[in-house]
Amino acid sequence: MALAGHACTRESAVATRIDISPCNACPVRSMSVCSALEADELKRLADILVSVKVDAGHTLFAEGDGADTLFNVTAGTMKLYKLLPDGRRQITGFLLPGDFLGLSINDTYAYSAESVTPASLCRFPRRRLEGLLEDYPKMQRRLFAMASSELAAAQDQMLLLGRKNAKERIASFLLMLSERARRRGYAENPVHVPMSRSDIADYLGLTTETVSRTFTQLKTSRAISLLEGGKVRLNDMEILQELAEGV
Amino acid sequence: MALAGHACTRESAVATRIDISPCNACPVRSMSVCSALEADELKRLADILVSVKVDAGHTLFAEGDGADTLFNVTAGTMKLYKLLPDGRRQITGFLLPGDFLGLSINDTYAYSAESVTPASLCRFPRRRLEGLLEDYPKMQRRLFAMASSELAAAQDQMLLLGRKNAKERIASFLLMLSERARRRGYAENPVHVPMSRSDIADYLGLTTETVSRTFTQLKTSRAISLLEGGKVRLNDMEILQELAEGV
DNA sequence: GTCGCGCTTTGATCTGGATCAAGGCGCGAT
DNA sequence: ATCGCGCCTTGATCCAGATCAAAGCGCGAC
Repeated sequence: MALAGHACTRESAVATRIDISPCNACPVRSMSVCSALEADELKRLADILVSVKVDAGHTLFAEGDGADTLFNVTAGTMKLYKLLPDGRRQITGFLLPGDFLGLSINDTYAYSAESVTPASLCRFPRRRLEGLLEDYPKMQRRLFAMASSELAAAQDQMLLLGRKNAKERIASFLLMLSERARRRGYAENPVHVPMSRSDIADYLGLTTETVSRTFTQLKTSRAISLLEGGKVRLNDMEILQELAEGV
Repeated sequence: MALAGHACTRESAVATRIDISPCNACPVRSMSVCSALEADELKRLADILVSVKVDAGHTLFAEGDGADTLFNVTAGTMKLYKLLPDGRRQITGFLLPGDFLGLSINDTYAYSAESVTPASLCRFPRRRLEGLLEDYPKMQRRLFAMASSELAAAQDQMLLLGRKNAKERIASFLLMLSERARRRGYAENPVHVPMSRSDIADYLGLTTETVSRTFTQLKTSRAISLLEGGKVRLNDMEILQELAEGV
């Protein structure tokens, strides 16, 4: 299952070795794995990393692939997902610049990773990164902290998937995107929503039709405005917040 | 919200300071945070830990409480859950001996923790544990590994909550319990299912009625047998596995 | 330009699981 | 023994969201 039909565009990725300067210039260093490092440590990190650029819709790796690489998103949006044999899909997360992906318990990836928009990533060979982690406990702690906050997000998502209705899910989703944009210093309103209705549906456990109808409902009730270019203006944060919290 | 009506039985917990010998005798040491430690390191750990015993239905802490403690389950079953203001509940996990709880990103717990059965736990003051983690990177790595595998489990659960139907959820749940029992060296068939229908429902995003009906269906189709004492015999692993994987 | 294709929206209908309702059953308290 | 209370099961009905169907509407290829 895991490999079938997914690796098709893998080779199209542009991969170039880079020196330390891009690391220093990296716009997301402060929110990445490397945020914990000093200049000399950064140099050693730059030694092992490779920068990767991918088009929209590129499969970076598939569930079941050998997990020999860890990535850090530096630009664009990625999605992680799991599939059932009959094609049902659950997107387990959207990744923005600063987020990492590629952790695994055994030595295969537990999910597939695909770009939503054109994206750039830093690519760390797992082996060599592990050596680095041994030497730089700060970085180890940083990675641990990032995993912990992912775990907290996963628990929020379980609450959403298990107990919230469609309107509450959409409201939660929009507020989550807005909050994440804010914390990265991007425009938080209108929110940039680069993913398709179908991706949103598979993230929220709904169908595209229900996502579309719910957006329309929220628009009709003036809580949001749908702008062109995949932007959504949040007009009434209070109402959205109440919806999201399920009051 | 977070504190209301939850702390009622907190003080009934029996808490006694113990020396290192219980640590050496600890039946779950090999699968706990402390599995990475040598004898002398273990001694220092024993110095800061406190053993806690609780009755069934005891609230260990509530969402929003100050997160100054980390726990390791040594006996019994715990549940973690999140609530919506109107009372809807999502159980985000059941913990068995060896599992830990109490991680937090900011300094408050992101979920409530309650015992399902009478339970015992090791209690680590966060501050002092952090010091230990600095000195023993092995333990840090161990904790990281445990968090990673929790993250993987959370992603499986998102797939379940977002995309599986009732029968598939119940089958997945039973197999998960069986597998976890196996990995701990307990009886894996029949499986011990100590939690109520209502707990199962809130874990699987269903209602008690649907859980009950689905158990009955599986029983009628001979895939399982419901035994007394909260035991379930898995008669046809093949069918259950196919159901769980959504073939 | 305009053709074609994929994405989105909207409408009509269906259905799995929720909700509402009523016993049954086990067990601890009296 | 039996009362009462919390589960659990089963039945009847309902409904939010899925499914089926059919237009719009960009937008890139030619």
